[in-house]
Order: sequence, then structure tokens, then C-alpha cells
Amino acid sequence: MCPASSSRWCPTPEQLMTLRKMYRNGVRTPNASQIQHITAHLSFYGKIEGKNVFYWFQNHKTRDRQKLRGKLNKQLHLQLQQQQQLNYHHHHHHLSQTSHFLYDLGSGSGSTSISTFQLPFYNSVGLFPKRGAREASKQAKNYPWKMGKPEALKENTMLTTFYNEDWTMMVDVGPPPCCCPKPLKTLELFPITDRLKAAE
Amino acid sequence: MCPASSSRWCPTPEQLMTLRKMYRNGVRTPNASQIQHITAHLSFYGKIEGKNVFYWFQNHKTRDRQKLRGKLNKQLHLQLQQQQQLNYHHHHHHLSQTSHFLYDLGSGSGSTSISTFQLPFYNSVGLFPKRGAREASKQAKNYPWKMGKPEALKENTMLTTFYNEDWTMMVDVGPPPCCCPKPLKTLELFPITDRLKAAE
DNA sequence: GCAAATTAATGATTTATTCAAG
DNA sequence: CTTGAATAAATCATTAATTTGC
Repeated sequence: MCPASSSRWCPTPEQLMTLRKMYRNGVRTPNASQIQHITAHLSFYGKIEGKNVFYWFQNHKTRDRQKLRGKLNKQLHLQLQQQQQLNYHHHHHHLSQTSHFLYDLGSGSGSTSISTFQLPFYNSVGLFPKRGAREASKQAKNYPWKMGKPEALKENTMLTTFYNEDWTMMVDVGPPPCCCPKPLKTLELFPITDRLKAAE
Repeated sequence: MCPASSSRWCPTPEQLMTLRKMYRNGVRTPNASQIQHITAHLSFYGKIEGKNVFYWFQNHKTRDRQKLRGKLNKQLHLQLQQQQQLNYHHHHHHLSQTSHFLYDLGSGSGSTSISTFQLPFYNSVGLFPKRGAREASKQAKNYPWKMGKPEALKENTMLTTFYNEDWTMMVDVGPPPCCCPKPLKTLELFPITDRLKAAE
């Protein structure tokens, strides 16, 4: 165990047990006060500093999340594959019909219980007089997701490669007024300005 | 997860990852065109509709704000507490050497020649050049665990019995409004009035 | 059995974010 | 637009587990 001249804290079993227990009980990011308490009391079992406690919770929380995420990913892997295959078929099925598939997926791929166009929006807006006229009018329009088909996308046949960092950036920035300058598959659609902040 | 017959959208990990990334990159309220893009491309990873994207951003934005607000409130409380503690420390700095080992272990064990007592998060990061950052940062940064030694503990001679389930729970749950039924020493320092969750 | 070598855990730092206040 | 405050994610670095060759 920790060499006498260790440069880092080595929790004793008791300390570890205690920290874990606290974690289980919901402690995640103890504040300074709590850290002090914990440190003070754990110091009974061995050398320990406040920062050790601080770091321990940080790391434990993070790694717990990671572990969980990994699990979920694995669990979803099968379903994912299935979905992807479905999508693949779906895409291929419609591919011959050119532009249709894209927005079809967008608004119709789901069970689409709803006949599309009523809903939620009205809830949030119409019911609340609070909203200013400006917002109301803004939302009075069709919901965003009901829009027409994005023509620019219809020609994209390489989804697998299309989705990438650049695309993300592009979408992030928000659409510049002009449309695709170059009709190439991915990047050309959106002249990437460096500004990441989209206008609100 | 999502049962095949689920009535609501269950984002796949890839979808979630992508959405989060876009959020991080600044997307907040994508317009219809953007939603179409996003939906179309995310549909590659699984079933998804435009409204899902729309709602996701709505909800994420809202919840992010809520979370932040909560955090800020907490921090306010913290700052106050810490200030109080600082004052306390200044007044009682040399009170007793008896159980010195306790807090000494807590904050003075390492090189840590830091003079403690600086307000946490009085962070002057960036003032220090990259190299030697290790040493420098030790002094430059202030973290919650940099707070003063818990003087209150100095007089606590019953750690063995004090540290128990109850204490753990106390720290975990966060302090109930009422103060300790048992006036133990350590508790006095932190009149934990705070429900960790402050008023909105 | 036992160390050197290698790998897995995990402690400690640094970096990149977030929203909103100024 | 910039900055404040505080992470949480990513990364670095050291310790513990373990494997391996003898």
C-alpha cells in the first residue's frame, strides 16, 4: 500500500468504505462545509486532506457515469443495430424515390401517432396569455418541425459519411441565408462560419 | 430500453450524443430548417421525428437553466458559510493544540505550504505560465478543499463514536432545517441551515 | 514463490463548457 | 461581448493488480 513517501493519497479501507457509502446515499458534490466534515472525520482512519475528498467525489461521480453510460450503450447496442438496419432498409426502400425519404423520415418515420400538425405548440402558447404578442406570433406559425422539405438535403445519399464534426458545426451555427453554394455531398452545403453562437 | 411499442421517442446514444454536442456548440432553438436537417440525419441512428428534436432542445435548454439556477443558489449559500467560517478561523486560529493532528492531517500533510484561508474559487487561473503550472497551480488555484482547517474539530475527542451512520446520513441528505438535536462540537461550526436546495 | 514487466484503477490537474451578470 | 463562478470532461500520473519468466 501507499509507500511512506507516496505523493498521493491512499485511502484506507475504512475511508473508502465510508466514501462509498456516502456516495450511495446520494452525496455527489459535497460543498466545502461537507468536505470539511468528511475530511475531519475520515482523518481518524488515516492521513487525508480535504482535496482528497473533493477529488474522490469528482472522480467517482465521473467514472460512475462513464460506467453507466458504457452499460447503457452496450445494452442498446443490439437495438441500435436493429434500428440501423431498419433504417438502412427504409432508406434504401425510398432511395429510388429521390427526395422523399428525407423529410419522410423527419416527420413520418415514427409511429407518428399524431396526424402531424396540432399539438404541443398550442399548449405552450395559446394557453398562456402571459406570452408577449411577439412570441405568440412567432409561435403562431407552423411548428418548426412541420416545415416543408429541405431541398438541400434531398441529394444527400451518404448519410453514413455525412454526419461528422463538420456537419455538426454547420448545424450549430445556424443556417446562413444563402443556400448551398456547392452541391457537394456534405460540407459544401453550409459555408462554415466560425461563429458557433447562433442568434437567439 | 424503449419497448418496441413505446409511445414516445427514445433517443439512441448516438442521437443523444449528437444533440448534446450541438447544444454545446450553441444550438438552442433550431429553426424549422435546422430541425429538418437534424432530424433527417439523426434518423440514421434510429426512429426520430422533427418534434422530438424540437422538444429536446426546448427541454434541454429549460432544464439546463434550472440546473444552473439551483447551482448558483447553492453557491451563494456556500459563500456565506465560508465567509463565516473564515471569520471563525481568524478568531480561533490558535485555540488549541490538543487534537492538532486532526486537522493537521486534514490540510497540512502534503507539501501544501499554502497558507490556506483564501476564499475558495478566488481563482486566478491563466495568470500562470504553462510550465511549472503544476507547482504554480497549487498555489494559484483555490478549491473548496482549500478552506481553512475545521477548527471545530479540534475539540472533538469522540470521533470513534461520532462517526457513524447518522452522521453519514446527515452529510448525505443535507441538513434538515432544524439543528442538531445533539449539540456535537463539529456541528456548531456549520449551522447548516441550508437545505441544499434553495428557494427558486 | 518472487520480482520485473505489464495492465488496470484511480488520484490529481487541466481544459472546455455552461448561463447569465456587467 | 466579455467575464464570473463552478464544474464535469478529458487528461495526466502514480499506485495496485496481474501476468510472466525463471
